[in-house]
Amino acid sequence: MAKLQKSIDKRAALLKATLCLVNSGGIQEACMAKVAKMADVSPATIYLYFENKQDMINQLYLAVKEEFTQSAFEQFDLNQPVKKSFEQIWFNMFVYKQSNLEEASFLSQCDNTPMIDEATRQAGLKYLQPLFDLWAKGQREGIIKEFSPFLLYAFTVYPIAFFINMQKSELCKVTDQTLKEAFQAAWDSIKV
Amino acid sequence: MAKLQKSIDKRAALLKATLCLVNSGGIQEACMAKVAKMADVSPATIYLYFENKQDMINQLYLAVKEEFTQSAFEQFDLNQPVKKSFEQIWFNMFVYKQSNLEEASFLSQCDNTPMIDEATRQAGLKYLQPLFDLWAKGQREGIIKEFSPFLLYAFTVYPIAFFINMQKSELCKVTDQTLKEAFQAAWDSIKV
Amino acid sequence: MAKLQKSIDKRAALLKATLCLVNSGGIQEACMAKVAKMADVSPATIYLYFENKQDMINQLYLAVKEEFTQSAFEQFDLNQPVKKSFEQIWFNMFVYKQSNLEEASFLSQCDNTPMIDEATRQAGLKYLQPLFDLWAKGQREGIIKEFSPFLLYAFTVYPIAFFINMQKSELCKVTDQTLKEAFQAAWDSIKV
Amino acid sequence: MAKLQKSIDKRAALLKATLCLVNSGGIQEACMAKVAKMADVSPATIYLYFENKQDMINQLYLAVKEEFTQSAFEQFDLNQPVKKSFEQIWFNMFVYKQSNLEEASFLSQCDNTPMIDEATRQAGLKYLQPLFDLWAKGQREGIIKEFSPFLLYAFTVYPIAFFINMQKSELCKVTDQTLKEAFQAAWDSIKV
DNA sequence: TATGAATGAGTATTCATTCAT
DNA sequence: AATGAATGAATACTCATTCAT
Repeated sequence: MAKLQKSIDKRAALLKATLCLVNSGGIQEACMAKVAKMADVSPATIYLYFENKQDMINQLYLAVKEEFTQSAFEQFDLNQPVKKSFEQIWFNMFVYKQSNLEEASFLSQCDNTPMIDEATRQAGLKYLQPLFDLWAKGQREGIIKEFSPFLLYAFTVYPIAFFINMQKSELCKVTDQTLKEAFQAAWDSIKV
Repeated sequence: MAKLQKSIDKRAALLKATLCLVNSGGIQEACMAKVAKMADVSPATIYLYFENKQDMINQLYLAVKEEFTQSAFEQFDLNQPVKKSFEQIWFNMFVYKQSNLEEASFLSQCDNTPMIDEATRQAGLKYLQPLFDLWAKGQREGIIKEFSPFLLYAFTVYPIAFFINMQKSELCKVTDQTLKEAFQAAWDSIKV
Repeated sequence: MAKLQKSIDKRAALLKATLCLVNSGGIQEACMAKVAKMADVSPATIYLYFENKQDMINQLYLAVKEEFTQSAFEQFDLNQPVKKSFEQIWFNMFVYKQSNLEEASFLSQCDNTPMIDEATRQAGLKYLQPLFDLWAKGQREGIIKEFSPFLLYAFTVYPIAFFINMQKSELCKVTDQTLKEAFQAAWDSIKV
Repeated sequence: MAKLQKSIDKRAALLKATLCLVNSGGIQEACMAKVAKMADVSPATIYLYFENKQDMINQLYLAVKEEFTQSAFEQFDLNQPVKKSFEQIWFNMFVYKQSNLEEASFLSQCDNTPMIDEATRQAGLKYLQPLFDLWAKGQREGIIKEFSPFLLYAFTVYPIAFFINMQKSELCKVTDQTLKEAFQAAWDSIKV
């Protein structure tokens, strides 16, 4: 049991280290030696947990994506009104990214980079199914525009990443006010 | 004269090669040897045109950003109604990205990656000034929501990149219909 | 134990290879690839033992300097008469250089070249302390001229290098006779 | 005439630049591009004046050696007493090196480095003939020890370089007093 | 005579991965 | 399971030299 836990910890430490390094300098900054050192492990050990670097990145992507969506769909209840549900998810997403800047930044890189296998990318999309289902429900109720879910995603969730990046450059601070405004823009763009 | 032209051509060929390689495999795929070979030039020649790799990437970024915004603001006339102007710019942007997938993909990587110097990134922002001015005018006229221009950008322009990326994965085809829908979403998100 | 020994051997082989190459064609002949090949090791392996080329050269310098001075001060006994002691040290130095032409030639390069860090050079000087102490004693006894130890060094030890170099060009052979003469010149220059 | 002068000037500028660069960072610092830039000339132009880099270094060596010895034998009169003559030459040499630190440092590098062709090195030796003749005269007169001229050189002239180098490290200042002392050491080492 | 542009071969250094222990 | 040492191939960059003008 203790042994298993130690294994899990090491894997987690490796993923965390990779996240941190990719974040600070892109994928080329995350060389195996640095990842190993940061995780307090020998470089050779990495290969006990992952097939190779690409595999490690892929697994990291899925892990973060899963954590992100789990957080997004926390307390999600399909019986609530669509707007209410959407609002909750949207804010959950925002709060997650705001509180987990590293993870947010990493996801943003992955989504705009040939860093991740196409297959893995597709797998990541699946986590969003509940949101797509919600939109479908909203469309049936005539509340949400009859657009492709990708389009809806592009105008509601994707913009969140832009903010998070903006804050890094200190060009733009997110306050309660801007947060409300952002949600309003998101909702206006897809509501009927 | 012929010499100067040859120089300009070589520089352009190098930038094009870099664009292509970064696009296909991220910054690490664009190694100097490959860039040189693709531009049909010796690796040493690169350093006649650029200080180093980072400088080459930065210059490429600025060049593409400039071409993109020039295309976006073509025939831009501040005397037209705000919505009309915005529509024109938005469609110009979309068409540019749709017709220049390589450039679009590259810009998307740059905007979400520590690939570009912060200073260069800021310089790139300046090209958007006319759009920011237009929004300011729209706000004075009570047509556009009183949000930060970055927020407006996040919900109107930034989502375009998502589409372009989507198409690559063939999950989503852009038709005239979806294009209209996308613009509607963009406009709805920021109009009062 | 075997592992440690192997490590020590490799480091020694690298230093020896560097010595040999620097000697034959200056620092630029000692490129990492050649050093590696001569030490029968991969270029990457060098960096397990040394931080970089400069560090390798510095460490080589200190190692050789230490070996040289250890050989010089072998059986050194401060209780013997000053001249006797000096004679012993001087001959030890000569014999060392004569029997270790590679090392001698290398030290001579280092002492007249911006090849070595200033800090390392200073560190190398410390090894000569016993000789400086001996001279101080001789000065207190009124046997040695009251000159700066650097001056004494310049006229007694430094000239040895000139011979060694001369022999390489075959302009000058060192016999027992010339050896005696050389020591006489050295002693005459500093004795009261 | 003006053209010839311009040519001479360029050659001199190239030699001066090489001297300066070799001096500051060894032969590898003196790359053709830097030499050219420092001499305000195109890299290609260097090859109009010198066959290649080695040839340029060789010619520089001979030029400096010639200037040095010309300065050393200035006002040299074989009819003066041997000691007087030697003193004059020795001080001339010292003053030259003290006043031309760049040249001194360069010669010191050349004399202890495989930087210079063996043939060129031998050619450089010829410039010292008057000094060797003086010593021969002194030996005939029973004033100078019957040693090989190389040995005499090693203990009188060669040590000068050590001082000049010492001063650079600021470990040792040369005053009128030390200068006198140094000459005394030199003379004592070779006088009968 | 003089050059700026061009380059092939080379330089120090790094990296993902493997292997003996 | 875990590792430190080892490495071949690659990486960004440099350099002495050439050539068309």
